Amino acid sequence: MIEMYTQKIDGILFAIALNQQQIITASFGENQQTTINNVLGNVPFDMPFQFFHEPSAFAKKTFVTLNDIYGGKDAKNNLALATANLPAYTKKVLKATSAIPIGYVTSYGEMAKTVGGGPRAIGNIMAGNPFALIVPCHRVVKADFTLGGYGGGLKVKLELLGREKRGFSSSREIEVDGEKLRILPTEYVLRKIA
DNA sequence: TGCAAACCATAAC
DNA sequence: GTTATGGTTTGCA
Repeated sequence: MIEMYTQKIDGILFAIALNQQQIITASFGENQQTTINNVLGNVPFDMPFQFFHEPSAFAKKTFVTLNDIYGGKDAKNNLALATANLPAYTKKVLKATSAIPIGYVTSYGEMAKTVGGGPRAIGNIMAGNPFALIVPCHRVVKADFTLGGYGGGLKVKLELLGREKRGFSSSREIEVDGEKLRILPTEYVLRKIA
């Protein structure tokens, strides 16, 4: 049985689907319509599910983390994600995305260089990210530091990045699965937009 | 700047 | 199997 929960915090609605141990999908938005739809769309078609009003402990913890990330806090989350039935390449991309620390961004192209494949394939996977906020797909932008797209709307993507700036001034490299990924200060994006 | 072509894993037929 | 689809990138005028 899949458990679904919603919670409204500061005017924004978070929705999640959980099994006992893992997060199946998470979404957020300003209205029920899109938020709930997103969650439903990512729940396996043949699985029974039920909405719950009172959040379980796991659900509470998840909501707190979501709200922290949304608020630009460096929420160290070790939430268990249900990635098992996702395609291998998708898993790889989501994992690399999760490795981007707060205060930095990278581009679709850089990600492609790191995990293989092409920039557009990366974009496709970001667009379908089942774990909104938890996998920080908002930290992936275009090579010229314009925003690219965002499921939750470009305005939100920009707001998130605005809260995440940490004053870093130069690019650096991190390692994911033994491959190098080039990351750049969030400021580069903010400056470009301004 | 702006446009066209190359790019590449997925999902949908 | 094949085709269509992008949250892209690059090159060239």
